[in-house]
Formats: sequence, C-alpha cells, structure tokens
Amino acid sequence: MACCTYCMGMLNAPNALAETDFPHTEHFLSGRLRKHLSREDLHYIEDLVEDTLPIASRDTLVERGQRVDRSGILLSGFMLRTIETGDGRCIVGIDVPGDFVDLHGFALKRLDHSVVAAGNVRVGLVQHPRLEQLMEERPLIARAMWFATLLDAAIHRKWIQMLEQLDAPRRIAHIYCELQTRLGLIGQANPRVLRAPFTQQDLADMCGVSSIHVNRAVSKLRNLGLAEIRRGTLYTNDWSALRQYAQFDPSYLYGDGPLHLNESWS
Amino acid sequence: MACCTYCMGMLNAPNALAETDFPHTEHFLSGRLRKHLSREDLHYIEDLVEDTLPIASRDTLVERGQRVDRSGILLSGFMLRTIETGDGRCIVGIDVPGDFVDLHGFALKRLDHSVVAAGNVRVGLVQHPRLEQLMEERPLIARAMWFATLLDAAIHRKWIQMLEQLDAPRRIAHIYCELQTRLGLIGQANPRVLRAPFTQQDLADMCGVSSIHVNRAVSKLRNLGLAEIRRGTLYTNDWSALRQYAQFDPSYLYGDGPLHLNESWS
DNA sequence: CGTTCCCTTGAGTAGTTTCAATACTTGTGG
DNA sequence: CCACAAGTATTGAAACTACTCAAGGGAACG
Repeated sequence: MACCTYCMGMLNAPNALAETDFPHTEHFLSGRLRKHLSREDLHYIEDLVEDTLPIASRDTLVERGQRVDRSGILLSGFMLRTIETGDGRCIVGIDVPGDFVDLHGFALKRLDHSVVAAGNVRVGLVQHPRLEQLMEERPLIARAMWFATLLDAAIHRKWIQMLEQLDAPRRIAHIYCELQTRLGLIGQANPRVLRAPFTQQDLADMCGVSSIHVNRAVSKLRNLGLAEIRRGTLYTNDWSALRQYAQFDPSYLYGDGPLHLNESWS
Repeated sequence: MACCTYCMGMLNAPNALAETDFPHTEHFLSGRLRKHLSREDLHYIEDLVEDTLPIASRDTLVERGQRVDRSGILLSGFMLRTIETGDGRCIVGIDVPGDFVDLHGFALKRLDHSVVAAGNVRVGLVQHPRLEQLMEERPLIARAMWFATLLDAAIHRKWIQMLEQLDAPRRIAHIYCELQTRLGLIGQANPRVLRAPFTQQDLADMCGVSSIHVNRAVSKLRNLGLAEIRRGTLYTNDWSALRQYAQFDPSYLYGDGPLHLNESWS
C-alpha cells in the first residue's frame, strides 16, 4: 500500500483514515478536481475497480499498438510510458499512484506507447463497458476522466518545453521536482527524500541523453550541493534551491492544494 | 478558405462540395472519427460556431494563464502553441485547420500555454456553456471532443520522442512529415509542396535548437536531396524518402483514411 | 529606395557522445 | 556466509554535435 515506511506513517494519519472508504481510488485527482466530486460519485468511481493486479518490476501492463478494453489505475509504485524503437527505448511519461495509466485507451482504442512497471507496482483494473455506462449516467464523472487525460497532456507539454530549453542536469532536476509535487498532491511526498526505482539508463531515456551523460549530470547536481541521486532515489535538504535550478513552476500540474498552485501562473 | 491554389482545386472537387453544409467544421476529426458521427451530430457541432474571428500573423488568440470561457476551432492557416519564458519562446505544438486550438481550456479552465497565429488565420468561436449543454445531450459528441484532445496528447508524446531521439535535421523533417499527413487527413495536402509561414526561428523553437543550427539543418536536408525549405515552405519530390529519413510513422495520428494508418503499428 | 526582418556563413566554445576500462551493488546458488 | 554473476554506476580521453557571437547578404514591405 505505502511506498515506504514514511508513507505508511502518512497513510495512518487521521486525514488518511477518513479516506479508507476508497482503498483503490483515494488518490484519483487528489489535490485537483477530487474535492469537487460528490461522495456518491467517489463511490461510483471506487466501484469501477473490479480487480487488482500486481506487476513485477520491468514487466509490461500494456504493449504499444495493442487493442485495449480496460484501463488501469495505479495503486502503488511508479510506471513508465515507453516507446521501443530499433535503436533504443524512449520514455514519454511517468505515472504515480492515483493516475490512470492508460485511460486514453478508452477513447483511442489502442495505445501509441507501452506502459511498464518501474519497480513492483499494483494496478486496479477498470472494464471499459462499465466505465462507458457510468460516464453516460454521471456527466461529472465523465468530465473528471477527461480532466485526468488533459492533465497528462499538460505534463507532456511541460516535458516538451523541458527537452527544448533545459540542459541535462536541469532536466533531471525538473523531473524529480515534478514527481515530488505530484506525490505531494496525493500525500506521499517526503520532505527530504524521493524514493524511486529508476536506473541512470531510465533517466537517460526520459531526458534524451546517454546514460553516461546522466551520470555526469547527476555528479553535477551533487557537486552543486543541490541533490544526491543514488539508484533512482533523490536526497536533498533544499527542494527550493533544486526547483529554482530546474526552473520548475508547478502551475502546469493544475493543483488546488495547500500550495494554491493555480495562483502562481508567472 | 484554401491555403493555396492547389487546395482551392481540391476544395472544388466533388467530395469537397458534398461537405459545404459545414463551412466551419467540415475538417473537425476529418479522416479520424468524423465518419462515425451522424449527420445530425455534425450539424449540432457546426451550429456551435457562433462567430468567426480573423487573426493577423503573430497575434495571440489566448494568452498563457488566462481564464477561458470559449474555445476556437481553426478554419484556415496554422497556429502555434507557445510558452514564453524569460530566456526565449518555446513551441509545444502546431494546429492545422479542423483542430480545436484550446479545447482543453474547456475542462482545465485556464491554459498552460498561449495560442499564436503563424500567418493570417481564421478561427471559429464556440462558447463553453453551449458546448457543455450539447455534450450532456449528445454523449457521442462529448466522446468526439475528448478524442480530439487525446489526439493532441498523442502528438505531444511523439514530439517528446522526436526531441529525445532525433537530431536537428530529422526533427525538422519529422515536423513537416507530420504536417503533411495531418493536412492530408483534411484534404489539404499538396504532393510536392507544403506551404507554411514558419521562420527558421519558429522551427528552432519547435526543435529546441538555435535558429542558426536550423539553418544548417535545412542546408543538410537540401544537400541530401531530400527537401528544400525556403521561408517555411517545404518543396520535395520524394516524401517517401523524407519520411524514411525522419523515421516518420503516422500511426500516432490515429487516421482511418485512405492510408489505413491504423494498420501500420510497427 | 530604404528599412526591417530573415537568412547565411565563419570561427571559437560549450555540451554531449562514444568507446573503453574500472568499481560498486544486488541477488543467487554453493 | 562466501563467491560469483549480472546489472549498474563511475571515470578518462577523443570525437562530434550544437551553441554563441559576430558580421554580411537577401528578400519583402512600406
């Protein structure tokens, strides 16, 4: 359930206990639209999940090009959206708990990328016919699902900007800042450490550089005193400095949480 | 209406005449979901457009961060999705006729990027309250709108892959291949020339390189005999060679047209 | 007919890649 | 518990790609 002992502690906090009515979907749009959904709608959404599926590290949930008739909501761990080509793999996005990893498959019918587990994960499965029926009955739920895929698109756009404007160390820093904020929205951020099972090759495939260059970029972040990244896990005691270095502005994540992110459009 | 005399000819072709019932929305999802929409639904969609707005080259339709209560469908010309930062501008996407340029603003309420005209364009305006009402009454239209924004996301993902894996000349070639295919889906592709009012600086901001480097990349495409790009307009007599050079696979555009793109997942 | 914007070219610099070799981790079976 | 194997991380050197700065040429617009 929890990604680490720290998160375990957070899940046992009072406000987390209030959410145990929704063991599978408690994080869906948490920190964004979730507060605008009625308790009834939240129950409908929770009831969509018929099954949970553990996936071992590096295993694939959906293969690129495959027709899909169900979608998965990530319950714990991280998943990667990947495109394999002749000369290497490309990572076009990261999913955190609460994200529907392939909701766009509902309308597109087949995916243009694969979804792979980074570390061991658990996924909740939703059958498309049930989702379809629910969305016709509850327009607000349909809107929430749409919103969730639009968030993905906003993150894609930020990645495009990041790849166009930042150098390798800043790209890596930006990716971790984004993850930290997204984890914060679902109450799973730790102030000093971000545990993730990424290899330097994974980071390379996210940043579009070689893994050797990732190593040097990671060294640079260490030498600048901004962050220490070891085997995917980032340690820092100054997120603020790291965010500034990465030119990270969280407004694109459309959060409405304690950070009042929506106010910060620069 | 037409982008060039060639397209003017195509618009006068018999199958184009059959579409004049929809002067504003004839290209919406053309070559994709459009054929699955009833004539009735197509009329509803056409009636959404209350107004048309001409926009002069380089003018902005929506500013990043601005609240929006309407969306625009591009009628003619190209628009750019841009993010201005302290040190330069970044282009995260291109819109062609038939695209809703800011449909995601409907659910997100404010945009994380600006929408700017590349050359003179015309836009049809749709008020969100009307769209909202229509989508509740006609679930298939709601689905079509969702699908349209998912196409944008798929294109974003391909751009991420392009930025991660291709060098500058290939990025430029890929962008033009994509535009050629998207224009083809709406019947506005010309076999030998793709007219676009892009400067080399525009291409630079799309590719994440300097304009000087774009100039050298363009020279390389010319020297390879693949394409001649002058003032944004691309001339070639071998699209097939250009596509191969750019490693362009159109399946991510989810077309169902004469090319049977959906069959080509590699 | 000149101004302005856009494109082109050259030279030096910074960032990134490749190749190759060496260490460190983690997991597994003896 | 140790030894080994496989995967992962680190470092150096040379080559390449792309960037910046700077200056000159060309096309479009009024």
